[in-house]
Amino acid sequence: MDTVYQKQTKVYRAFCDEKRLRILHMLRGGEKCACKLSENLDIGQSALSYHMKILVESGVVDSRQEGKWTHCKISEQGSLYALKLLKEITTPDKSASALI
Amino acid sequence: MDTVYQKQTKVYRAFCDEKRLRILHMLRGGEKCACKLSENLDIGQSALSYHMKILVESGVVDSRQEGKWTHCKISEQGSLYALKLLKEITTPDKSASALI
DNA sequence: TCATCAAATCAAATATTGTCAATATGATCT
DNA sequence: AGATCATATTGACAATATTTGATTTGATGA
Repeated sequence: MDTVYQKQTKVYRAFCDEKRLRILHMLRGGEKCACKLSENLDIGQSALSYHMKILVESGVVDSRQEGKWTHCKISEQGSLYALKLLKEITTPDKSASALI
Repeated sequence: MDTVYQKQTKVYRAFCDEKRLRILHMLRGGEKCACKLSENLDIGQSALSYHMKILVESGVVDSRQEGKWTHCKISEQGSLYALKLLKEITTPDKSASALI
C-alpha cells in the first residue's frame, strides 16, 4: 500500500523528466495523437508509451482512444490538483511541527 | 549546458521522492535544524545531506549556517516560482503547437 | 480471414538515483 | 593544539528508472 507521500510523488514525476516536459510542452498546443508526439521527440515508440503511462498516472494528462489512435491532452482537472497540492506542500502549517 | 527542460526538472525533483516530501512536510512547521530532520527519517546522515542538496538546488528550500548547525526552511520565493512555473507548464498555449 | 497499422507490453541492457560506511571539513570548546 | 560535534563529500554498491528491440494486442479495412 502506498503512503500518502508515495502517492504524491506520482503527481510530480510528470515534471521531473526532460522528455516528459517536452511532451507536456507539445500538449500545451492542444490535444495530439501519440504518433505525432513520438515523431517530434527522439525516442522510440515504446519509450513514448512508457512516458505516457507515467503522465497519465500523474493525472496531468488524459488519453482517449479513437480507433487505433491514442489522443492525449493536458487534463485541466489534474493540473489544478497538482497546483493545489503543490501549494499545500509548500505552505507553512504549524500542525506539521507536531511530527518533530 | 542544461536545456530549459533540464533546468525545470531540477525544480520538481524536490517533489518526486518520498523522503524529500517527508522533509518538506516537517519544514511546513517552520525552520528546523538538519540534525532534527535526520532523527525523524529512517535515513543516515549522509543520505539526508544528499536530499537537502537536491531540495536547496530546487530553490524550494533555503539553508542557513549557524555555527556548526544547518537550519533549513521552505523558501517562499522558491515555492512561488515552482507554482508559477507549474501553472505555465500546464496551461494551454497555442504557440506551442508550432513545434508540431 | 488476412494484412496492416498504432500502441502496449515484456525482457534485457543501460543509465541514473539513492544509500551506506568511511573520511574530510569546518566550527566550537577546553 | 587537541577533542568533539554537525555536516559535506567520496566511492562502492543497491535500487530504480529509462531505453531498446521484439512481440503482442486490438482496431481497421481489403
